Amino acid sequence: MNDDLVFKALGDPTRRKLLDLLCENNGQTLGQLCENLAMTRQSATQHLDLLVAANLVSAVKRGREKLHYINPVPLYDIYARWVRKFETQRLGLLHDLKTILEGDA
Amino acid sequence: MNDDLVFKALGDPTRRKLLDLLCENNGQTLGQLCENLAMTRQSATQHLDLLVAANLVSAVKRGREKLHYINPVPLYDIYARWVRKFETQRLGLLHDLKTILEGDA
DNA sequence: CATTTATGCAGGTATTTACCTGCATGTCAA
DNA sequence: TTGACATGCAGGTAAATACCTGCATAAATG
Repeated sequence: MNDDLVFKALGDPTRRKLLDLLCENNGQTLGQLCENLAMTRQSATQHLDLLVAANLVSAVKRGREKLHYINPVPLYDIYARWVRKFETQRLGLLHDLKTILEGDA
Repeated sequence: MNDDLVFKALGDPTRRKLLDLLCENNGQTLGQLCENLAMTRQSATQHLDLLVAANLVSAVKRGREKLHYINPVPLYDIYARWVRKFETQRLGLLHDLKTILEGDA
């Protein structure tokens, strides 16, 4: 997994919306996804390409259509390798913050 | 919390490195953080400003120094409101993927 | 007070990004 | 085969981004 591709992909509201749309209804075509976005099909394609590059979405051709499926694994990896790292120190970090903000340091 | 600010902040490797540095040693000054970055102090400041705007870091002035502290809460929120959403559907989504990639659909 | 040190602020530039238009390709169905 | 439909591909532009240099300010130190 490429951390940077995943974070970059998640760093845009349109792409997060695409993931939301696929979460509601997995396996949608490009056309279906575009109906819920205020942009051209070509722009949406570029966003989807980034999601595919980050391995957050897999695309499969079926006839003249292209179906899109979420891959939840990179999201879990982000959590496991990144969020949890801070999570384990959460109480300590929060204590630091509270202390310094109260001017006790 | 502003989802977009947090995701945007995390979408840059320099800013993730800043969080890592603070995770190793919380409460560092701007100067200390810069020693571990291959860029000018001014550039690092801009990155830190984004982290502060996203509420991922809190900065406190102490004399002529400025101390930086991690705030782990937005990261946890990202997990709670976003990663977990897909997590609950993970097995189903993975099944979709496997099925379609095997050409059974 | 003068000097050093830590940071703030005001710009300027090159790259990346997010969008677009226009045209080409491939598939289905009459 | 022909027309309609779904997508691919090749650019072009405006805005955002990530850097930088140069100078200003404020605090500690002699």
